[in-house]
Amino acid sequence: MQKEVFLKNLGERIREIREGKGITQKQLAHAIDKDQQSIQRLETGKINPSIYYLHEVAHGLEVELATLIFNDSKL
Amino acid sequence: MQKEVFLKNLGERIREIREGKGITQKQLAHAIDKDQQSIQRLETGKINPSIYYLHEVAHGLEVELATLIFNDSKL
DNA sequence: TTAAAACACAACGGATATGTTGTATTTCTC
DNA sequence: GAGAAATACAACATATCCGTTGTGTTTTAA
Repeated sequence: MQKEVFLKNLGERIREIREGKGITQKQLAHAIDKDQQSIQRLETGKINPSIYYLHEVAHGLEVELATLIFNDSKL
Repeated sequence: MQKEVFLKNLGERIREIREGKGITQKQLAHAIDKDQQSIQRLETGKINPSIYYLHEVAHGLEVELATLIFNDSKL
């Protein structure tokens, strides 16, 4: 399933960015008024998040939204 | 209200790209196995689309996904 | 090794995205 | 202006997101 792979890759990328910032799922969640479980589902690719949700996550990570989206091949 | 502005800008950007390609909402929709009304809701900012939906739209427009959200990420 | 912290999993409920059908309005072409 | 094409609007059904609670599992730190 192309979709599952896409979402898993997206989640892994977000996790890498978060870990690069040295913050926990809980810290990221609270920074954008969400909770740990919500971030966990995102990072494990269990959901197909809305663009605005990702916009909020990008804000919490202090990166551009496009940064979350770029393919690894482009970095 | 920030959300509504974000989604409206995203929709307008997608519409500009589609019109730049010289195709109709119906043509774009059919190219990605959706229908015209779905694209219409997207372009008018009436919905908060999922990232995978936008991925499909990007494919239909033959552009990178990041292209669709690049401007909005700079708001 | 034990306790705490971090992360994962499941389920439930309200909200909403999306596919779909039908139709109205606007825009284009003649 | 008439007819066609393109776009917009509404409503319904189904699926799923997301917030939330509860709890299980893994990792870290002492």
